[in-house]
Order: sequence, then structure tokens, then C-alpha cells
Amino acid sequence: MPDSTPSSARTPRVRFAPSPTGYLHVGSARTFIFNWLFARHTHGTMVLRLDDTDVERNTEASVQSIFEGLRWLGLDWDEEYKQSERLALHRQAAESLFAKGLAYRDFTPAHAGDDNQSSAAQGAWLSNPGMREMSRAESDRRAAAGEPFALRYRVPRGEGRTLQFVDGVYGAQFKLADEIEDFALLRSDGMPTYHLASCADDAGLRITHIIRGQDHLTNTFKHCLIFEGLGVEPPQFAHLPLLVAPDGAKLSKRRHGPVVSVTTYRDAGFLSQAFVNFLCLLGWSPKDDREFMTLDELTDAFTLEGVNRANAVVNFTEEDPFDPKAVWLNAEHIRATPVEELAPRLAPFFEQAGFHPAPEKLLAVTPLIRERIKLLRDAFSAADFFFLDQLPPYDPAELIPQKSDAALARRVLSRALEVLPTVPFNHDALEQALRAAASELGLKAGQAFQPIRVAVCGRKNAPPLFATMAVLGRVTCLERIEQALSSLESFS
RNA sequence: GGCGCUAUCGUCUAGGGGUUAGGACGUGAGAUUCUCAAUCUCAAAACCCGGGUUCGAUUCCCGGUAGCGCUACCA
Repeated sequence: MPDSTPSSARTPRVRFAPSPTGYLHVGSARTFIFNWLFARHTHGTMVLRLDDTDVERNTEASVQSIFEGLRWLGLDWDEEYKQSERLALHRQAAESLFAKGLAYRDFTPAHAGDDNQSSAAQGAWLSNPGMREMSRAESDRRAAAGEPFALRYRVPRGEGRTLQFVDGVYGAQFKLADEIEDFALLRSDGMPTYHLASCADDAGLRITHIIRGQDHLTNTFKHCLIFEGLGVEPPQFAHLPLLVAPDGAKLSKRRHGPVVSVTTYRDAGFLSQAFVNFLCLLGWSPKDDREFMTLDELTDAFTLEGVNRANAVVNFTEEDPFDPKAVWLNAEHIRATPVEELAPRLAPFFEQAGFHPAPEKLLAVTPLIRERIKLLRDAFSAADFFFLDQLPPYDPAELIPQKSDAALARRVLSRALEVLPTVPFNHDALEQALRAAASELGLKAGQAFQPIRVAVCGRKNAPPLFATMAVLGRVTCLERIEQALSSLESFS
């Protein structure tokens, strides 16, 4: 049944195989993305496989949270499997290796020698004493007697054999078989280990390219041994440089907390396409000067040759959990998003602040803040005055322009009050009227507009004045200018 | 400890035997604008160290150092 066509010549089948032991973290997300891009670029198949053989640590909540993360990324997959449902296949693989004499039973109690650091230093870690050499008869007898055992791979020893494979990123890799320990295939409870289950499934699912984190680079020799024992041609391998924290340590849930969870990015208001764009730039380059890229452009440009070999730092700090480049890219993607598409994405963040803007109003406000926010969650603080019934009390110092006085601010506001009731409330008419008012008062635009802007928006920094007033409407504007004026009454 | 992988501005990266070592983010200065944002201009900022090979190495080779990974009946 094994297919004799080399994996490199078949239609690519790649897989993403997370183990559900927590939320989806950014490193896993990147691995998924690279696999997806490879699959789509080559018109291959994307397989999602939950590697849930670690019964102790797997949770259903984690499964849900991983799906949630993947769904948010907006990338799909073609086939889906659960490793725990494929136990029979794994056992069969173990059987087959045992039958061929490529594996043996190890009756050493689990965790017998926990000081494997020192025993490793003495070179005594290759196999447990007496187990590898045990006769089949004795092994069978002890097993039949119900004594628990782990199944280990019988790694070729004393032949000076060199194992090798060509990595799609790191190039040709070599290792002496004698340096590899007799790794476990089955635990003493009969459950397969990661190495066995993973290889058996990769073979069974006819995976052609394994694209995964570099932390598996050395493990790959073991996997080659398993594929060989199973009598199948190993897939192509490509290992990805790791994502690390600014201190150089591998990104981990434990040490770095929620900053490594993709939901943190989602909740802060990253656009998924920006997040994907950012992750792609860590450890991969299109080799030209492009940085801002759409999914289509990424798919088109992605190749394994573009993958870098050095670990990439995600540049976050305690004060700011997001890499500045990620934030910048997000701002770029926000600006590139059409208003009709962006407005509904903003809605949840207004709701979070306790406001439920009408869709039309949101649509009117969005273009005014689109250039001014870096994260979607900034939307409310950038646009609050559009939705507040009552502005917080004015700061007279803000109503009064620099090098000026309250009297001038009062004149400007009074004049505005005279002019505004009859002006059509659209951008051009407002501009014409207010500029005219400014020159009548002998003021420069900047000087004249500040009191009005502060009156209408409640602060000095805001979107362009005329468009803002047009959205706010005549009634609100007049009301606020009156209030501002009266707050200046007693002020000299 | 053993084995492996890696090393270009603060960060992400391009490059590659002879280059003013390129771009981006961030930072600083300026321009522009009704403020902010955006935009534009300019600036500071890097080839880990030591040996080779070579007319010439940041680039190729070796060694060192450092970081990371693997060395589990975790994945």
C-alpha cells in the first residue's frame, strides 16, 4: 500500500498539529500560517490534526480556544483529524516495529532515575540497563505476567551509521545513530508517545511536507528512524526558526503570559490580516522591500527559500505588550480597509465602552478616525465626543489658544454662534463660513479654530473640524459652543 | 555534560569576495496642515571575536564566544 512516488513529487499535503494544552499561542499561529501559505501557494492540501495524546494535559477548553484562535486568523483547512481517534493506527505501527525487532519492551519503572542530567553526562542514557538485550522469551513472559513496560525503539548501535535528511530551511543534516537514545514509542499505559503517534499519522495521512518549529530539528532523526521502520518514505522536512522574547527565551505561556496568546491581539483590536502579515515577517522575507502585504500577496510570495534560520525576537515589553512593528502594520491595514468594512469591526469596541452607535452614525464617524487609530480598541477614545450626550467640563486653558486670552476665545465663539444657525451643515459650507468669520475677526485659521474645536470636541486634538461638525450636526454644535462660552464667562 | 542550530543597526530583515552595507519599525530634527493623525525630508544607528584562504573579507574555511534547541513513558 505504501506509495512509491517520492513525497517531493506528490501534490503537497501539509499539516498543522497543535496539542491542546492551552490557548493558541503566537508561535503556533505562525507555524499554522506558514503551513497554510505553503499549501495555498502550491495548491496543496491543508490538514488540521489535534495532537491530543497527552491525556494528562489536554483539555476541551483548550481545543475550543485553539479553534477560536484559528477561526479568527481567517485561514481555513481542508481536512481535520483528532489523534486520539487514531489510536488503533498507532498501536498497529508499534506492533509492526516490535514484530520487526525494531522495538523492545522496557520494564524499567517510569521515572526510575530522575537525575537524567547526571546520568546523561555519563553517557548512560542510551538505554536502560538489561532491557535492550533481554531475550524475546523473557520479555514475552514478563509481559504475559502483566508487568508494565514501555516500548522503545531499538536504535542501531555500534554500526557507525549516520542518519541524514535534507531540511528545506536548514539544509543537509547529519547525526550518528549512536548518539540517539532508545526513545519511547509507547508509554507503560499503552498510549503512544508524540514521536510514534506523529509519525504514524503523518504516514497514514500521507503528509508530504512537515513544516514545524525548529525545536523539532534534532527530533527529526528519530522520526526518520520510525518512518524507515514503518517502511514508508519520510516526508520532506522544513523547520522554522523560533519566536523568542526580548530576553532570548523561547516564547512561553508560562513565562510571558497573555502576550503570547493570539486572543490578546484580537481583543486589543488587531485586524487578523495585519497580525498574519506581522507574523510572516518574523523569520521570513519576500526578499524585496515589501512589508505591508495582503494575504494574496503573501500566498503568492511565500516559499521555503525565503525562510530565515535565526530565531526572531518579538519585541514586547511589560508596558507595551505589542511589537511596534505589529502596531504599525495594523494601522496600515486599518487605513487600507474600506469604511463600510471597517465600521462594523469597530462596533464591538464601542459596545465595550457602553455605547451602541447606529450603523449610519458609525459609518459617518469611521472615516474621521480611520487614520488616527492604531488598534481598533483606540476607536472609542478617538471618537467619544460623537457619542457622549454631555461633554465633560471644559478646561478654559484649552479653549484659549496659546499667546491669547479669554476675551479672544469668547469673541470667536460668539461669532460662531451668530454664523452657524444659517450655514448648511456640510464640510464645504462650514469651511467657507468659519474661515470668513476668522478673517473678519482678524485671526489666523489655527487661532480661530481652536476654541471651536475644543468647544465641539472637548479637546485640542481631534479629527478635522468641518467634517466633524457636519457629523455632529447643528444642534449639538450650537449647544456645545454655548456651554463653552458660558464656561468662559467668569474667566479673564 | 553531550549533540545540534544560529550570529548584519535597539527590533524585523536585504545583501554578499571590492557596496557610501540597502529597506522597514521605533527614535530625534524639520516641512506641510485648522489641531491631531497621515504625508514628505533629513539625522543618529549594524556586519560577535580571533585566526586562516585571498591582491582584497562583513561575505568562504577553522576555532572561540554567546544565544537557542534537543538530550522525558511532554509535545
